[in-house]
Amino acid sequence: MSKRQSVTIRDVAQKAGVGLNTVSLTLKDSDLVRSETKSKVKAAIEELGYVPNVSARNLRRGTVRTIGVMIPDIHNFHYWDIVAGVEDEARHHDYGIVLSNTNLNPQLELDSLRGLLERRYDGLILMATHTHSKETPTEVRKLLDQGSAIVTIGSTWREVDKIEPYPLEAGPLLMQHLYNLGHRRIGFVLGVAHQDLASGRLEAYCEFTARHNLPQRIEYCGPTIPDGMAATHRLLDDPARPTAIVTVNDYLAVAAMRTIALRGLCIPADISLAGFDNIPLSQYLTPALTTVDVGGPNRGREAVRLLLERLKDPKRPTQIVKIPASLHVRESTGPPPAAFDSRMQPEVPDPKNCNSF
Amino acid sequence: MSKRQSVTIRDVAQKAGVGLNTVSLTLKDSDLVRSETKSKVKAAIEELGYVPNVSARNLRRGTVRTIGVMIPDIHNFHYWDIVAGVEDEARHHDYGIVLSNTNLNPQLELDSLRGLLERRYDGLILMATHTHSKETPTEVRKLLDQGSAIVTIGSTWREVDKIEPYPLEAGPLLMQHLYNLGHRRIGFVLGVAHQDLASGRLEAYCEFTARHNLPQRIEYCGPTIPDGMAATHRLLDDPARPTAIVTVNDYLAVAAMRTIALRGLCIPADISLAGFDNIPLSQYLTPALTTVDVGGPNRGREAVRLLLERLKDPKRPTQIVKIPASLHVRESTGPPPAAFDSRMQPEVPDPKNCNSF
DNA sequence: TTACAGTATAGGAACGTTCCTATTAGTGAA
DNA sequence: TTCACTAATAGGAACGTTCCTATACTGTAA
Repeated sequence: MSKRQSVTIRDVAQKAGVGLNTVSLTLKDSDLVRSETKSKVKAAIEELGYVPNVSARNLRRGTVRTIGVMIPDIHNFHYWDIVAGVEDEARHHDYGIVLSNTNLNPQLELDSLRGLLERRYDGLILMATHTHSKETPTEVRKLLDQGSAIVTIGSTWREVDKIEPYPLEAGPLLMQHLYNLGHRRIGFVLGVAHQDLASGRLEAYCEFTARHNLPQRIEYCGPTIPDGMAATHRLLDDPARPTAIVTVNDYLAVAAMRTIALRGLCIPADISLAGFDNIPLSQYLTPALTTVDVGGPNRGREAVRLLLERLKDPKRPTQIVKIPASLHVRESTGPPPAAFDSRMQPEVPDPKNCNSF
Repeated sequence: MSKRQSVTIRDVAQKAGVGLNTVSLTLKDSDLVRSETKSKVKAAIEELGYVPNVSARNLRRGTVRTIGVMIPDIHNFHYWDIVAGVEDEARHHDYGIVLSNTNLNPQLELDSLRGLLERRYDGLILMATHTHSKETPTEVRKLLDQGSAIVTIGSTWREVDKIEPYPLEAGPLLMQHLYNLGHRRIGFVLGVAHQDLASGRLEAYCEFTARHNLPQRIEYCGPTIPDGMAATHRLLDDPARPTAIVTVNDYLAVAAMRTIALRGLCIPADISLAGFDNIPLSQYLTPALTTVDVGGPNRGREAVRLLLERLKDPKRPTQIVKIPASLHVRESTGPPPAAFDSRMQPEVPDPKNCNSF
């Protein structure tokens, strides 16, 4: 394909014997043009194989009909779930999406933000960043003040359009479920790239354990499966081994599940396991995972809606859209081992009874 | 953010007291400009907070430095693996990527192709389409003849740049592995949106079974987990139940694994299971999945390289890059049950012996 | 002094649209 | 016939770059 476009709107106009404007109006099916003229133009378009150049259009319009999506970790299934929602909703509004995987690298995040200034996309949906606090980071603040459209999913920033699970207490719901089953020693695997990232889920855990006077057992780790496995191993090594483990997301629950199996323990007979996100995979694991649904694709869809409204009216007050969260009890949680005694736990349980290899 | 850009290259030129060209040259760090002048310009850029407008640049340059990526199924982990590779390699060459999830919808695929003509992206990487045959579809053919840059991953089309696993016989390798373990009744779950889609893998199965005079047992199904589960159920219902199941990809192996567990069977004691792709998840499943690695992220990376070379030289002959495939034997495959007799198999095995719930 | 390279910079055309401002043709009323 | 008014279309400016060409400047040689 040559650098220069072979057939432009001028060629069409000439061929159809009309002005530029008439072609432009025909393209957007305006009723300022007589339908007779329109079909003449359309015939010319067809015959010449004319296709509008988006760069030119974008430049002139001052808008690119594209949404940037910043993903912190391309390996975590939950983010794809969100992206799927974004993609779907964006398409319905005739917007494209540009993906930006940052791996929580601050430089890549700044590059992403820059895309907004470069008019690479009209708005940006960002999921989580390396900077995490109640205060909106200055770079983002500056953009917002300039009128940029930014929607965040699961941030705690102030004065930003955002998507939030509702109730935030879906976390406590999960804790309550474990508590009702009889669990009193509940470990938490907090595997995120930045410690404050999952603060809501952590807070739910802390708040619940404090209120019910349960021991707190938090293992911090990175966001990868090996990280999660190491953290789980540490939890299982504890003399007062937890009877239930909660992971900060379903992705790491996979790590926990694998680790527990490698140790020859059974879920939920020996230990219960639960996560957050309800990624599509979780129901197909064996055992199927008990988890908290936070509305994956819906978060993406709502983020797009929020963004488009913001683009329409840059002056509107910031909005928070709450997505209902719900507990899905499946096979991975059950009552703690009846006669469990931390001082008497079998060091090497017989794998034959449980895992099949 | 207003429709008009607040500060343009003109403002910078004025502020720095230089011409437009000088600013433009400074931006690309050309050595045609005295370094003294450069720093003057850079100061002006800094002070005014100037950011170049990509649409204008794209229009003028006739190139958008963006690669379109067409994903057939956003839920299949393997494609994300590829996307991760594409994303990474593209970034290194300062290219962005635009994602297009088609769900194998023909209309959406055509839209994707159209993006090429609209100059939305300079080139397109496509993974699989609803049209699948040895012949390149006419729409694609037309684009290629016009000089469009298109790279395919895993297609069988002629005269297209493409990424291919090598040896194609990685499929036979897997079959050989099962055969060596003693399996003689090997079922195949072919869950793809279009029947011809995984023709290579299917052929490997057919060829091997024919050569060794083994019964062929293929279950066709759709590409989703429930589809895969249904297909697996059908295989397991067979009076002459296979002693090993191969799924067309690891994604559906998850479905098979779940189904086998639900039937109370053990992997690999009762039945062996293997897949293709070596998605990152597969090693963390329990049991860890035996699979054929086809170089996930590498396929993406190589596709980008191929695309960039094509863009540099539209006239070069079409290339095929072969990515080495390799068998990864893990826990999900083992010898068939020793005393297995299809007429005597237990209808309802005791789940206690195997799966933990 | 003039001519001549060679370098550094300036200025304007072009990219292909969209949008604004005419202009034309057609109609009806004065 | 003139004027006002509307409907339909034409034409050109503008969007913000990049790239090409022209010019100004410097130093050297005749």
